[in-house]
Parts: sequence; C-alpha cells; structure tokens
Amino acid sequence: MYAEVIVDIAHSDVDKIFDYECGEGIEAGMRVAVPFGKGATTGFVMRVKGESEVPRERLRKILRAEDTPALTAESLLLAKKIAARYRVPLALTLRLFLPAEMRSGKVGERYRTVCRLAEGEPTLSARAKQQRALVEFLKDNKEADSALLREKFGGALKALLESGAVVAEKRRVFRDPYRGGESAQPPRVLTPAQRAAAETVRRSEKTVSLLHGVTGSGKTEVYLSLIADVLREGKTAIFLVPEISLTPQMLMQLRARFGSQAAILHSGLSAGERFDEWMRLRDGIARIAIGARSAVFAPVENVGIIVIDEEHDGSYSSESAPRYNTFDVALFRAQYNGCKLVLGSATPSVETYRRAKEGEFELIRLPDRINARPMPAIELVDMRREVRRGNATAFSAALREKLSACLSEGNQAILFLNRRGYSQTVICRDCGYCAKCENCDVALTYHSEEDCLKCHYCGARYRMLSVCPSCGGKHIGYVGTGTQRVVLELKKLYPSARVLRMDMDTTGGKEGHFRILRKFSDHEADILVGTQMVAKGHDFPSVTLVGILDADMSLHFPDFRSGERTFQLVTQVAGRSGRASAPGEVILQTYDPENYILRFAARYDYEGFYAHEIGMRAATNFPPFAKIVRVMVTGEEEKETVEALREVYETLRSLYAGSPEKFLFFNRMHAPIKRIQNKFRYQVLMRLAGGGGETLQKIYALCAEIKYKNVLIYVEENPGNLS
DNA sequence: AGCACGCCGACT
DNA sequence: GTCGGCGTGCTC
Repeated sequence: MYAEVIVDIAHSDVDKIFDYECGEGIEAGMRVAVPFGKGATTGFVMRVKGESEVPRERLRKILRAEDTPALTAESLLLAKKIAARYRVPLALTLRLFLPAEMRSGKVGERYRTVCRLAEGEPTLSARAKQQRALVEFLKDNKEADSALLREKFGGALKALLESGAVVAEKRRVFRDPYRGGESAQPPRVLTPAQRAAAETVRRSEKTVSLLHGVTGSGKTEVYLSLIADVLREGKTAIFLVPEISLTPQMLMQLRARFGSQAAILHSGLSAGERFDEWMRLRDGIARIAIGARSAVFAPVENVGIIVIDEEHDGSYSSESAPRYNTFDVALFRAQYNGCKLVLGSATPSVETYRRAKEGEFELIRLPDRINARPMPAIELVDMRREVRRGNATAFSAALREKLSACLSEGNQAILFLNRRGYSQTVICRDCGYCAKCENCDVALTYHSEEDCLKCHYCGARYRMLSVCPSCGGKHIGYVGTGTQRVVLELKKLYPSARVLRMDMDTTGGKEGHFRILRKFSDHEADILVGTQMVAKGHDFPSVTLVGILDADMSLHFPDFRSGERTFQLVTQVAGRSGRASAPGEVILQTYDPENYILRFAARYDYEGFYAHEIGMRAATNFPPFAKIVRVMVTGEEEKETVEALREVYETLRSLYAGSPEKFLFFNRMHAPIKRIQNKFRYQVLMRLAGGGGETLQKIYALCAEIKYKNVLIYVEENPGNLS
C-alpha cells in the first residue's frame, strides 16, 4: 500500500504529493510522521492507493500514524479547494482544521485514574487501619478519584492496589471551560413571527436564508429552534458569532439551552480547554460547534445547519493567509452536507442583501421587536452649531442635558467614540509638526494615563514631547478627542458619576472584556465610555441613553464601505439603549447632519439606506458590481520592495493590456500608510468588472510566480480596509 | 521549512 | 592556502 502525503511545511517548494509506503490501517485524513530529507516531519494522508509511480528505491515508509483520522473526507476536499482558490500551500489550509495546540504537540489528552473495590471481600491485616478506612470509603462511594484517595488515606492506596483489593481504571476527562451550567433549559415558546421565520427556513428550497431582523426581534430564538431540530434528527450544527469574548450573553444562552452538547472554540480558552472542546466535537460527544470564524472548520460530520450571526461583521473575512471568506467556506459545507445556511443581521451587508433581493437567498424579515417596544429615538445634533456657540468640548448641550437627566434618574449611559487614547495626535502649534512613529508612517496618539505617545499600528511607545523637535517651540497642542479624554472631561462635568472605560487599553488579559461588562451590568458604574466593542450585543437593562460622540469619524473614512459601516455601527450602538421598561434615547453628534447615511440610520430605515447605497455602488462601479483586488508588496528594504512592485506591475499590466475591458481600474502606488512595523507597503490596485472571474485567478497565478527573498507579495479581494 | 552542495572574499 | 558567506536545489 502507498499513501499520498502532504508534509506539514507551509512552503510552495514542498507543496506537492509525496508517496510513502504504508501498511494496512493507514487512512486518508490521518496525520502521520514520515521521514523527510534528512530528518522527519509530520504530514497529512490525502489518499491511500495500491500503486505508486515513484521508483521503489526512493520510497520510504511511514513511521507512525494516529489511530483516528484528524480530518474527514470533507475537510480534505475543502482544504484542497481553498488552497486552489487562494493559491496557498495545502499544508496551510489543512492546518485550519486542527486546533493549534494539536500541531505543537504541547497539549494532550487528560486522564484521571478512578479506583473501586475488586470483587469479593478483601483480606486486610488487622493493623492496617488506613486501608480499612479506605475500603469503607469505597464501599460508601462506589468509586473515587485516585488523587483524592491518596490525599485522604496516604500510602494505603498503593498497598491495596498491589494486593489487588482495589482496582484502578484510567478515564479520559475533558477540561471544561465553563464549569457548571449544565442544566438544559426548556426552549422558550416562539412568537408567531419567530415560528414563521423558522418555518420559512425549513421549507425553503434555497440553501441560504437571510434573517433580516431588527435589534431585539429575537433572531437568536429562531436559530436555537432550528438547531434543536437538527439535533433531534441526530445531526450536528455550527454556530458562528463575530467575536465571542464580546458576547458572553450569547454563550450563556446557548450553554443554558444545550448544556454540554455545545462546544465552544475561541481564543479566550486555555490551550487544554480548546483542545478538549475540539476533541469532544470530533468524537461526537458535543454536537454544536460555537465560535468565531475559525469555527467554520469545526470537526463535525453530518452537519444539519450552519448559522452565521451578525453576518455583516468584518471579522468574518480573514486578514492573513489563507485569506478565506467565512461565508464561502460555510456555503461549501452546507452544500456538501446538504443542509441550510442561515445568515442573520439587523443591518445586512449590501452584498448579502442584494443576493437575497435578487432571489439567490431566501429573504426572511423580522420587522418587530419582541414585545413591540419601539426602537430608541435617535436625535441628530449638529456639532457645527455647538462650535459656533463656543462649545469646544466633545459634548453638545443636548447630550449634557440628557446625560444629567439620565444620571439623576439613576439610569446608565453609554458613550461611543471610535478612538482610543487621549487625543488623536499632538501637533506643534508654532510650526505644525506632527509626531510620527519611527516604524510606521502613522501619527502618534497621546495617552494621558501613561503620559506617552503610542503608535496604534505597532504598539511602539514614545516619550511625550515638551518641546517641538522640529522648531523648538513649546506650544504642543492636542488634536481630536479619544476615550481617555472623554473620561477626564466627564469627571469634570459630573464629579459624582462613576465612569468606566472600555477599549483596547483597558480590556487586556483573558477576561478583560467580561470584567468590564459585568462591572457595568452590575451597575458599579453609571457611564460606559468605549470604542467599537461597546456596540456589540450585550443587554444592559438600565441603559437609557446612548451618545455617539463623533459619527463622522467612520463616515469619512476613505473606503467604499464607510457608509455601510457607519449605518451598521449607529444601528448597533443605538440598540444598546432602552432594552427594559424605560424607553431609550440616542444622541448622534455630527458635523454633517444632512448626510443621507446618518438620516437613514436615525430613522432605522435600512431599506432606504440600501436603495441609496446600492444605486451609488452601481453608478460608481464598486462592489457588489465589481471586485476590488489589491496586490500588496511589502518588505523592509524600500529599494527591493519597489523593485518587486515594478515586476508585479509589469506582469499584471500585460494581463491588463490583453483584456482592458475587464478592468475598471488599474494602477500602482504606495499604500495609504506607506510603512507599518518597519515594512514598506506598495500595491497594485485594481477593480475588476463583476466578481473578477478568470481574471482574478490569473492574478493569483501570476503573483504566485514572483518571488523575492525579502519581499512578501499577496493578493487581497475586497479588503476590509485599504490602509 | 531545513539541509547539503557549491562557488567567491578576508583571515591565520 | 582555508574558513565561511548565503544562492540553488532537493526532499517520496
């Protein structure tokens, strides 16, 4: 027998099949140890066959194999598809299917030893008091952990094991990341709207359904009902969420409903826990995989449903190789398993919504909140008028008034600002000098707590300036407002209010997010000031006011999706207000109150927003009517990087010259941020008509051929940000 | 990714 | 004269 093996080395030179001789018992999907070159390495068995083309004398034997294949036939097929689609080595895509700790070999299965009495009455010496006590203990308890017995009765255990009076048995144990909460809760009764939505998904002949439900419309209950269905049929489920650490409530809900049937795969777990959760899924002990985008590769077979919650979220596309798109992978798995793929969002991405409207996906609406509570009113506040009135702070008069009222009523408020630190940057008021990072082509942000300047792209820290390094002037000014500054200003305005800040600087550590959220939900603070991360789906019943301090920040971001993102963000943050009995309010501060995106957002008019946005995209030839393709060329030596760029550009230009009608745009330039972490960044930027089709594949193929020693070249499709 | 083989500069 | 730099090619 012969095995076709892909060695676990992510390099294009060895990205091919190597044949090895093997005995019976080797199956496709197994990880094996093989001799390779001078040493040995691990590899994946892709196929087993009876004949090999490779001459006898070159063939070597497989050294070792796992007893259970780590990868299923589906995984192998999918790994091949992704490798071909994005032109990356197969070893890299195969790794997606395994927990990292399995590759490193640092974590293994955990066992415990359980002891019980052997058959028959034990004969004990009269003097062995401890042994007798142990035997009595086991008579009462039937069995006990060996560690416990050793602790209680000392050396008696060893003696009893040797005499055969007590027998030990090794048992596999799973490290449990949540401990307790096992009790499965009975399902909640669905509202008629929820029941109808679930029914439509079940009945649809389309693979993909889009559940477009406003915040609080109860999409989760619909997912849970659909998942419960497939479990009843003996199948498995995959439930994807954007960023699990931000949605502890969602986890609790799933855990409460499905108990230990649910396995959670996410970065917050310890290596051992993650490994065990993965194993529970692979061995069929757990049947629901819950996690962020990588959980789409969960080792479950016979999948009955895949859910992608908050479908519009940017975290679903991978920003490092292999740059897979979660939806595409999920669709493959849904088709392979013949099951449904359900997307859910209050603010679907423009691309998804279009596909739904065109009839490719089943479009299901949940237009009402569960108890018919109205959405909080959003008031647009014109910050230009505030400036004219001489208000230079980050808070409009309207916001201050509402905030005072909110606090005096004993309610809570959330203030959202998409910029951490104290100020956006510092400049010299005499000469206009702006402090920049030495490794990145980026302005530094002032952090008041540490009194230093930080680079938000590489994390470098610098001493705060007292004099301008350029002109020697002493008038250093702060430009723009960040979360730290907002907190300090709040403390001045409301000295008795307890203020909590949530951003990347305060959420360090494993439980960082959770700690802050719990503090706030326990009402240990009155105001929560935060970035993006406060927008996600947590419920705070006493929050009655949300302030969006600077809506223009994301609105004027130089990216074709900035409008879409702003609409999503405003809707999402606004949804945090008024969840319990008290009606909520939202103050949306902007310097551009006429802006159509903000106007649609303020009215919760998704349809209006979509109609406007899709018209704009069509008129300007942007996605979903075109595909933006960027070939990034990056390296430490500028000269070499530019040279590589030139070759990439020349190569692609011949493709462009061959069929210019397929290109809506074609040019080379340095990236908007020319240098990050000491690496120069140059790019060829293209826009391809439609989805890109064959032209896209040719771009991948051509770029894969260009190799420079110290320059990295990679292709991005519709990149999440163009910086 | 490693590792060996192989051809040109600065040292004992 | 040699030690060693890393370019090129190979691994079933």
